[in-house]
Amino acid sequence: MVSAPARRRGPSKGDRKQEALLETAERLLAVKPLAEIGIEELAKGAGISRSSFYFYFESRQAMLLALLARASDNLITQVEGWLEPESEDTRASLCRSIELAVKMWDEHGSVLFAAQNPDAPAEARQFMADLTGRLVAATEDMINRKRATGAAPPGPPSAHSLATMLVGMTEHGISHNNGALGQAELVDTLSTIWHRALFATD
Amino acid sequence: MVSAPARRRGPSKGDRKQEALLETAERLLAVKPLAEIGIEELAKGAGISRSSFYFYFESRQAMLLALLARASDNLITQVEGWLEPESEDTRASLCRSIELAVKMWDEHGSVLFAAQNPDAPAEARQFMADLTGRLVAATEDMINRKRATGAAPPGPPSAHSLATMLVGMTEHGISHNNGALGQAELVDTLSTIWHRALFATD
DNA sequence: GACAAGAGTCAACACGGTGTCGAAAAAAGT
DNA sequence: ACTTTTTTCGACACCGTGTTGACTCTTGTC
Repeated sequence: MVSAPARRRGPSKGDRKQEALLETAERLLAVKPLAEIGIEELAKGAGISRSSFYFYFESRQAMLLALLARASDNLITQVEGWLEPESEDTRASLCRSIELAVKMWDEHGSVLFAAQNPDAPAEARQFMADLTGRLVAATEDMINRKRATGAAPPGPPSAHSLATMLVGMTEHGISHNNGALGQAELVDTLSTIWHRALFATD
Repeated sequence: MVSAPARRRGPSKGDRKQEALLETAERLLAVKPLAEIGIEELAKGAGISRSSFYFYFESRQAMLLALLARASDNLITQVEGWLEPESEDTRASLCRSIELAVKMWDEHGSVLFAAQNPDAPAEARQFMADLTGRLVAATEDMINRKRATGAAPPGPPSAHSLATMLVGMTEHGISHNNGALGQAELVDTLSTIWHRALFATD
């Protein structure tokens, strides 16, 4: 009776069903690749019929894009913090950044993994390329600053190629480490390699 | 007419058709992922009907396994040369090994790339895991030898985690470098990172 | 050079998953 | 209450896969 009428800003039924589909998808992606997930399965997980799925998404691929869009804000915010505060001790700063990358993967790994699958739609792969590109660009800037102050030796290798390989190693190391290495060892190994690659003179 | 009769070891017609299928597959894999290659397409490429394909292979996945088996000998031979001759100058030796990896990729890249796709059959992924495992093991041994002689500083990071990350970086760097970096720069960057990661003291 | 045996071929079929359509039910405004 | 818009779903068309069984072509043998 006291039901607050006020703003009817409740998400409509459709919004909730769409969200249920996305959550089901994310749950299933943690277990098997996108190509092995049937529309039926998705629909059942959200309590609707198979053909109703198409009311919400054009295809399985389109749903992946929606999943990426949903994660995007969070992801981009975190990427902005990547390597920024360089005032502090260098080694600890590297650890923090790599831990941030691990965290990003913990939160969105299954979606990101699906998006980098070779037969994901081009837009999804572009999204991943952009994300990686931001990381590389930030790393490149950091290297150039360190080199300018003499803290890091000059190239070759160029800041760009160094950044590309280190970011690639980090993404690969994190996403393909299936419990083989403990998280602490993983972070430690990666940050050691980063540190040596950036600051060691041969 | 001097056609040496001797051994009638000519590959039977079927053998030739099977080979034609494998070659068609390899050619197509260079262009698009396995999942996007239809049986029809493969069959047409070998000049047979779609249903004849199944005389040769149980499925597209089974054909991928045959493709791997075909590359396997060559691949394993090359892996055995990986990091072996450690007598010479360290830096040049690293370059040689990485160039070898680039060469392996040039020769078999499209098949290896398909085999590491998440929805490739488990056996294909196992093959890739084995191959990577061999590379990691060889690297690990090399690190341990260098550490034993004092040429490289002791861990942490452990030889194993270091080897895992470096090999991973190399595979990733090579397989995802789509002409972005020239081959010389790629090899140079990778070998610099290897060298610093292995021999630099922090 | 005829003839079996087996190697290779393919049209026709069954099946399973995708995506579309239009009619009907449910929800939301007025 | 009744109109509009949102949501649902059964029925259908379509496409690619994999199977079957009858056929033809090779290949070796006497």
